[in-house]
Amino acid sequence: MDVFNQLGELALGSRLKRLSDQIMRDGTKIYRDCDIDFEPRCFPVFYTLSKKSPQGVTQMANDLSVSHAAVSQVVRELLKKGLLVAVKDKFDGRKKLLSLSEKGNLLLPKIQDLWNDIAVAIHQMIHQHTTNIIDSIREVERSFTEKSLHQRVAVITKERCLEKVEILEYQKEYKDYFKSLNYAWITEYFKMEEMDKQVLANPEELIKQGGAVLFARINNQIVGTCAMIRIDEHTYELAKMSVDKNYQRRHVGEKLGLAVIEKSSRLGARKLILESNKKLIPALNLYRKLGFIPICSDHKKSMYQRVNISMQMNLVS
Amino acid sequence: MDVFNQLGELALGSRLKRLSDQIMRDGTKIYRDCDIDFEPRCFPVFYTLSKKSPQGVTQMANDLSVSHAAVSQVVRELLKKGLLVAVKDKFDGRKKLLSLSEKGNLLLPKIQDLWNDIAVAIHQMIHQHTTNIIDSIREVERSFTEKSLHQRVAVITKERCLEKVEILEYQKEYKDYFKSLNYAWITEYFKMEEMDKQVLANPEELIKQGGAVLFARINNQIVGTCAMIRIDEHTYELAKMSVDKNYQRRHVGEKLGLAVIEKSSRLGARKLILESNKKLIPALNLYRKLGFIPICSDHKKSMYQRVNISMQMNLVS
DNA sequence: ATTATATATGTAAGTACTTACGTATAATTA
DNA sequence: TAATTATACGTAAGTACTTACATATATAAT
Repeated sequence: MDVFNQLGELALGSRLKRLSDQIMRDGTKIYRDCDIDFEPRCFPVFYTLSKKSPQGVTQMANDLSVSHAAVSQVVRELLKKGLLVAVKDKFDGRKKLLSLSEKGNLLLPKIQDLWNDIAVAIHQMIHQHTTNIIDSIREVERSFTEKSLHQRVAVITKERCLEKVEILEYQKEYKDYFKSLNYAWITEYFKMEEMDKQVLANPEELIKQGGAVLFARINNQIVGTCAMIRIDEHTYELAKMSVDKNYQRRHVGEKLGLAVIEKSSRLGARKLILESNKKLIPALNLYRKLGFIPICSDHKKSMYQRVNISMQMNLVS
Repeated sequence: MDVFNQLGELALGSRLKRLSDQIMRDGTKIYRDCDIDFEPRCFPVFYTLSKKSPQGVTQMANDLSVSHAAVSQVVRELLKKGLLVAVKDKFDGRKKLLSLSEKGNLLLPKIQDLWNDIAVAIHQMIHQHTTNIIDSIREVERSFTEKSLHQRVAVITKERCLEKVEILEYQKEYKDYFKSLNYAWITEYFKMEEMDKQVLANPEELIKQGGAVLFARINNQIVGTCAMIRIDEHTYELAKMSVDKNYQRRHVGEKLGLAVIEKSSRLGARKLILESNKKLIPALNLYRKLGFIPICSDHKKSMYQRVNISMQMNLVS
């Protein structure tokens, strides 16, 4: 079982490292298989020089976005192997101009064929997938260039310390949020059903029947909502809970859930029920955290097609 | 300028390493910012134990898909910091059962909040993108589990040594390949135009007018095609070149191009021209490699909307 | 012209993995 | 039961980066 698959986004760094380590190790084997005395880590420098030479250490380091020290070490290795030659720049005595040596140029066609094989292997693999990892990496790189992860986290930590999630009762101005927030997740994972349209269009109806519609507000912005439906005197249903994508994982759903628990107990509820779908892992985790436990139930009786799990919790107040 | 962006798939390993290194470095800063004495590399182990304990070294190493040595070293570090406690397994004296210490449990809520912030930051970033890097990584990981990169490359290298690209003249049985191969790239990058439909439906017409339609075959499979259109006695146009995605980067296009050059010179051509689009970088590189050079031309006169570059080469036979 | 600052490169030490090997314990086999 | 094999864990050495500092040369400032 792979912990990282549960962790999802949080383990991005460790996961990238694990994958790149693996590829690098395979690279070593690939060169050895072909009896080419070459290490994967030398690839960026050697390739760069095969395309354009001479070049200096710093120049390559910039192009490759690694430290000059890394390039310097690789260059030392390649010089030792005799694959490069170095001459001092006539016009700038600090610079060391590097190019492929005769031996390096001799190696080139053989190694290029192999690079091509590797590219083909990766190409074939990638194009079997529905998503393109190169594009993904490019996007992540660009995002990190715009604003580092460090800065991004700093902003969020600060926000977390400042922000208060406020839970608010239904008001006419919030009506559209109830619709749009729910519309988002329903259409993402399922499709809108007749019942959805009815409920989302008439939140007041739920309240009239003794239920409630709550909203979560952060920094004066509505970021989540949740309905509490009255089933009978002692039973309420939690439904239509949804949180804005950009505010997920910030315990907004938890606060909405707790508010429903609190409010329903106050109204005399002994039991809280809900219906959901097993696909919605984070939601189910939240329900479990709140105290709900799965129960057997005939899901054909549900008003919604997507329902394939029912949960309940007993309120002992 | 970033060399890796040109390199594309070949530099996957180096690129993943660069990105993961960057994230790890940011991780260090993030913990330091919050005055938490914790290193990113300890995260997988500490997290695993916070979810389920006690656990042994080997067990965690398997779950995390890293070597037991790596886990052992992290555990030593965490024991030194007093965040873990170790007890010998009663039933198996070889095992060392690890759990969070009191100090570790005390750190947990604070560090979990931070982990949450990190998850939020990455979540927000990822959901701005059109592609999801987590999904991409998962797919690549799965592919590599099925068959390592090393094995994949070995197969391709072997194929390369065995396979011969054969260039064949038009035959009726190949007609559909001419259509489908071209349809693939046109619809991927552009959209089908009236002229495309006409030409792809009637390859015989090109031949009748003194041109040719060639096909590339590898291991008895048609994997590429290319048309040679007669413009006048001394001028031919190279057009509708396309290669199956799974056979790209294997010099199939090059062989087709060389065949067109050879055939047209034999028919008395003095000039070969072509029209293309600047988006098609690999194609343009191929054309340049074959000897074509960009020329000025009025692209509004072209029969195709997508044309924004013209090239030609003089044949001196 | 002299001094201060910036840039190009090298090297040492640190980091976080790996592989390789050693030791202790458990499980299997003769 | 004794010997063999397998497993759990630790440690040393290797790898490929990094940061930090040192040195030499070029450019800018006084």
